[in-house]
Amino acid sequence: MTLRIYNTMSGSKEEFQPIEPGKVRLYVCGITAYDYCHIGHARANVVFDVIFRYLKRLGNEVTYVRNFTDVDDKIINRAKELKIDSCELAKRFMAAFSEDMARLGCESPSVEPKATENIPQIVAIIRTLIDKGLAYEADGDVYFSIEHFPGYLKLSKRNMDEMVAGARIAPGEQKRNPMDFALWKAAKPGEPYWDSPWGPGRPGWHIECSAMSMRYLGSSIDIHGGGKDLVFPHHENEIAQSEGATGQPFARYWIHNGFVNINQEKMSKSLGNFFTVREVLEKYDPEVLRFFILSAHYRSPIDFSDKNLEDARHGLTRVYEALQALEEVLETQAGSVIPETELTGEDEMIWQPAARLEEDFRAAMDDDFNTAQALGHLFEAVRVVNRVLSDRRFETNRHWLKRLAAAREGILRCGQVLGLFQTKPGSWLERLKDAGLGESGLSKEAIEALIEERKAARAARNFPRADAIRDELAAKGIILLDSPQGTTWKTK
RNA sequence: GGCCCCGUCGCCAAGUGGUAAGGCAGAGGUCUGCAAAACCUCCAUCACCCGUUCAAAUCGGGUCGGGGCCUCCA
Repeated sequence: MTLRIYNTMSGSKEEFQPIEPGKVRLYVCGITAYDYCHIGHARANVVFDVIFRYLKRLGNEVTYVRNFTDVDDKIINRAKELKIDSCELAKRFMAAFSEDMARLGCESPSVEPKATENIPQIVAIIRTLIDKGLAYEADGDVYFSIEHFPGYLKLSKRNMDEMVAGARIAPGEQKRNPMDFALWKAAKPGEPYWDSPWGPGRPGWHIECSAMSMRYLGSSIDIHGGGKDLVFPHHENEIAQSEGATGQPFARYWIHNGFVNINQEKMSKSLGNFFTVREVLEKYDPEVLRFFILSAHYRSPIDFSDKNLEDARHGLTRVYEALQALEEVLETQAGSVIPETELTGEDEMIWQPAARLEEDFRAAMDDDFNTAQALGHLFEAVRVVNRVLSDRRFETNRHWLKRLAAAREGILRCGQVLGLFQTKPGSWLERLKDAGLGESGLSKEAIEALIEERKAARAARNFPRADAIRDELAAKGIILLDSPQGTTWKTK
């Protein structure tokens, strides 16, 4: 089995072969730090977090670089509005981003470089480009000359004539060709600047990624990723700059994730219909959001809505409840003395989906990181586990306990790649309960008191009263669960 | 206008030539004083049309519908 990845450059799935076997160089475009990140950022970063984890699971040594853009027009403008230092502003939102990503269960990349800490590297590349005749200086600005780079538009597959016809030169720009783009921007009064051979200024929009990718990963890397919207012009320009400067292929595989829609419409800053990760996490458990993101293939659009998030919560709960039941049985049965016999052929058939889980999971992930299908396999395994758990056949044949323990391991191992199911089931379920409690307007104490009252009513066989209590709580979203050990509750 | 993507059960979502995974919701059953959970059973022929093929949701052509990029954006 080999990993196949959809490469935007070729427009098809290709077998993944890193430049150096066993090592993967991965670069993903990070955020511009001028605002809290939204669920589109959440999706992109969760998707690449899973890719990072899976590549490691496959035995690769992965260097994952994700940059921060900490100097840029948007940052400068926002800082001006807020009357604070642009550097401070960037720092604040970089910290917020890291917090959000941690809550979403994303691992830290190997390196998280900042544009402002790579100015010498940026200047060096620009200088090379000028020397090679691929860039020119004009009034303190430096522009990349696209007509001298033959491969331009090979990633986005656009038509140059059409593009040129539609392009405009903004006031104050000194471009020779409307499609040329800035590598270096001269500083206006009051703007942050760095000294350069062309005078004080700051890097253009795309050059930082070329510089940081080359600095940390070398001139050719394996995977370069980002959102679909970065294909043009950002990634196209990165290719032009990088390959123009080094003469080497910049990246072998280009991976782009799809958008998050709100009510079937693209979520975007300009439309103003975006939710920040923070807002969403006030209402939903971070793992629910993560599960929701992974329930679709990374290239498909996903539609964000309360209904979809609630469905995701129910699905995730199903897994955690199975995991908890599994844990309980495994603990209580650990010391019991029961016979152990081989499973029959029929038993093996029943057990199949669980036995094959890791193999199926891998096949799904190998197929362009198909997390939706991988989750399907996980649920198949969960059903088998529940089945074995409910008919209690493990009480007569110890062999089943071993199988259950193995299934638990398998589910957790797969979950680890997805960054799911890693919380202790009991505490996750408890957390969910606490969150649901907020909506009911009830306190734990009030619920416990009603449970006590109902217990007494039941003991007196006053079932009408007992049922009235059940109904009353149910109306507020609290569900009572009777068991031989007593009554517990959970939220709907 | 150019380039690109999508249309699969009530909702979400896999499947991209060999006869439709999974989740949520729903119906019936087992369990329960009643419930819940869980389990069992049931629940789609893949927008439409025309082709290619022994065989198509999957390939080609067309129609209708939806969306994206081309300007900052994950």
